[in-house]
Amino acid sequence: MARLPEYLRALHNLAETGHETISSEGLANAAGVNSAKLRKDLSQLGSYGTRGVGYDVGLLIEQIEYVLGLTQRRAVALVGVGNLGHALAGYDGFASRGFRIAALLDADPGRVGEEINGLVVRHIDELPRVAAEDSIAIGVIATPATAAQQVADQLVAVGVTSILNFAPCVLSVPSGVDVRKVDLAVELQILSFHEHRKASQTAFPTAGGSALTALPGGLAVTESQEAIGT
Amino acid sequence: MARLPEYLRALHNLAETGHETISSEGLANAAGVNSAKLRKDLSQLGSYGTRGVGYDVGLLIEQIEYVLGLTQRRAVALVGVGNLGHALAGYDGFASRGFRIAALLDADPGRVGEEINGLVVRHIDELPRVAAEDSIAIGVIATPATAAQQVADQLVAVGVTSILNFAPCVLSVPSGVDVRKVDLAVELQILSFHEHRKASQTAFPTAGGSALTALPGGLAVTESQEAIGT
DNA sequence: CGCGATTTGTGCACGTCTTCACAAGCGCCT
DNA sequence: AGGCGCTTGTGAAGACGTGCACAAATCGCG
Repeated sequence: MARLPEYLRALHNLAETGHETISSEGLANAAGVNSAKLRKDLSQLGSYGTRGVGYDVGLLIEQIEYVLGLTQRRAVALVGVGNLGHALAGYDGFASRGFRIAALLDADPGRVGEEINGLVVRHIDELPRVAAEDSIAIGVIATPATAAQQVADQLVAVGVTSILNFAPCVLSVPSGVDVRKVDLAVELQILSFHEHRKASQTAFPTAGGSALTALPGGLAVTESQEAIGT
Repeated sequence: MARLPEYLRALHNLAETGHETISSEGLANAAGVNSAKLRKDLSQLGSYGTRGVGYDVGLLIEQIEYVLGLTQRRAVALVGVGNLGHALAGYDGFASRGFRIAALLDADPGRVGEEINGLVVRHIDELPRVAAEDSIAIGVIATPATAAQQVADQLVAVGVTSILNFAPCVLSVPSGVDVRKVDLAVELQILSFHEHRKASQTAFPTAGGSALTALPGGLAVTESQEAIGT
């Protein structure tokens, strides 16, 4: 399930705050999901809690990390050291959650040689050598859209079977290769859509945008991920 | 629907390459989805194609942009100008797709005053003033997780009703406020999960292949856990 | 030792999303 | 004008995910 990483993060938080066990209700709250859903996920995962008590935080972390394949620290190759690539290379959230950026690659000779966070940018043509040094299974594409497909092909050619694509384009890869896409502008556009919907539903704003109306719904601690009716 | 931005991107690509019309099959291909799904999405959207011909690219772009609320250029406030925030501030994909970063904010006085991409970083306490200058409806949180909730509260307080959260934590917001979350590490963990699954499905790569043994029916992932006490 | 409080695991029903398959409509060619 | 091929729009069926509600299980306490 795609929610396991979220559970894992919440569990790490709980572990740091000294919790030994956690109920499904509590964990579901911390992860922002329904408790029944969480229990179903965890049961399907094969991991066992104790009725009347809850889940052992440490044990559950181990279980989830095993299922996610985080017991081994995976090496990641990051291609494209532009604006976004730079940030990703310096993002400490990767290292702290089981990933090691093993190589930075770029096609621009002007960027080759630059050092970021202790890693030197190498030319994309060195990808085969890089892949031979470290066993790279995951590639991150942070190039412009025009270069993304070519980079993906090169990654696949050296044995990469999972790709995280930040370029705004669809990649075609052989079956057996997983691609996940993150498009930052798309996320904003989805929010814009909701904005537009909200604005259309209410009466026309007579003048300006005075945000005085305090929404009589109240301040419930609800996570909003509402569906989209027509 | 959350797929409209993807269609829109594909349509822009098609428009640039000179296409006047496009069939659902072709557009579905370019967007990486099923053609029936695409047709259903577009029909629900109310937009009309022409049977026997396809969809008018230009018209469809207009329609989708209207539905997404991109006819007006929305102002975005970006909070947290660290590693990731820096990249987001410099990301041209926002401007090119209908968004305008109206303000950069940070709590660290050491960062206030810095100029990025023609914008000066201001202190988070100036948020009310910033919101008054531009009508800000969307906020982007690129702060550490510890500060995210507080920032979210501040954003909501000044009338922001849509938040894009890059911090690895769940935000609780009043109903009526939409939150989308992007966690880069989570994406990698999902890929890692697939990697692990792929590695478990095949036989252990002992040497030289001989991966004929396909583990008849047995999903080796689950440990047998019976016979505990009693 | 037994009872009550608590919490997990899960059967079931429901709504949503996806996909197939096909009728209806449109343009082009003869 | 008429037929033919192509494409959209949509009904229906199936897969999937979600949430409720409750039985089973466990712990603590008297």
